[in-house]
Amino acid sequence: MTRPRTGPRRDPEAQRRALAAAAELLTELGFHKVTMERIAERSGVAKMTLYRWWPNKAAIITDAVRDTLAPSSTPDTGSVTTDARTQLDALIKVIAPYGDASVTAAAMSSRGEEGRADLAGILQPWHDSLVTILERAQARGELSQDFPVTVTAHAWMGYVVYRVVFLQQDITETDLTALVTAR
Amino acid sequence: MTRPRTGPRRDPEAQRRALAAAAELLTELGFHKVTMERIAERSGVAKMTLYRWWPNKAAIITDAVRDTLAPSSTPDTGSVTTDARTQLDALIKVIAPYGDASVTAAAMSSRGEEGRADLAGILQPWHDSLVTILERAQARGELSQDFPVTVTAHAWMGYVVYRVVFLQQDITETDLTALVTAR
DNA sequence: ATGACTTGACGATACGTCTCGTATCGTCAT
DNA sequence: ATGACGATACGAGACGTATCGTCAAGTCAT
Repeated sequence: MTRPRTGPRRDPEAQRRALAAAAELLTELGFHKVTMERIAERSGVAKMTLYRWWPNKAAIITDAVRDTLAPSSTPDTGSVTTDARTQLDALIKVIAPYGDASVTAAAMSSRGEEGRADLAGILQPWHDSLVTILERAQARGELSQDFPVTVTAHAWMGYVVYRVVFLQQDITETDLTALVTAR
Repeated sequence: MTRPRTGPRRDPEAQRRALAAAAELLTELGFHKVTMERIAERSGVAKMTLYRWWPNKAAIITDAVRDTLAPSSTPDTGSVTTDARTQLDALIKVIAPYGDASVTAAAMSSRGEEGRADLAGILQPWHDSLVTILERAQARGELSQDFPVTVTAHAWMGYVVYRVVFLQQDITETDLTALVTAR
């Protein structure tokens, strides 16, 4: 009955190609013009196979952008304004090409649908990174103990997301400096 | 050849019913489950007639929420923290039921798509209102002349939009107070 | 004034298209 | 022999278009 395990295994190379194709198409076309058929065509992976690995379109898109959207590290120069500006600058550069995808992924989450948690999850590391920067500044006395760390981190995240993703505006260095200086 | 103008006029009552139905369905179902057919059914206006008045779904949704989402006035108590908190509180209450619709509308506006719902346009009056509050404070000397008005207004807007629409979180009074106080 | 006429907005309905997601089947490497 | 893969057909839902008959609102002739 239970023969050990024979037959072919799933092909990780196909998965890699599918994710690469999804990420490419995403920056080229934007979320809503990326279709499962186009991903299949570009990657050479059959559409059916895509659905064998990911339950729906939101899932494969999320997987495709997760790596690219993760912060690489948290700067620690000893100056909160420098660190914050550096990190926010990195965030802007990273999400700008995917702004459309991010907001659309969020959109797919409407009313208890799954997918929203994905966006929050993807941006969470950036929020955490900003919190770390602020808490280090608190620890070394650069900020007071009752400084509103979480609110400030949310405001910074919100500023970037609002302008880049919602308003689709560029953010100048001057703006960014004013943002992290105005405390 | 050119007879002045005869025949029936467009029915503003039908338009009113269509917009009301769209707004209702939006809060009940969220953007992506509102269909033109459902709006037609609920309002008693034929789908074809909807397309005679609005070019696409985004347009009718935008029209439907524009009024509800507009700020009624700009508070002016003489205290920038009070005014800002009041106004941001009003913004939160207004967009919370439409959070889903807003983010979806934003999604539709990306990549020069035609089905573009003008989210930026709808939120602009709120931004302007915050700018007014800050400039009044500057005028009466409560804020310095080089205070970054626009950046602050964007950060406040971003904070609300990010938490309410993206993360779908509630915002406490404490958070709001910390936001407008931390300057 | 009155009654026939013309215009065009509306409702109903059938389509065409696109895309998601499912079902089925033969092939072929392990 | 197993089962992952590619190819293909298919069903469902939604957007947006096309077409047609109806009917009310004005217009014009008498």
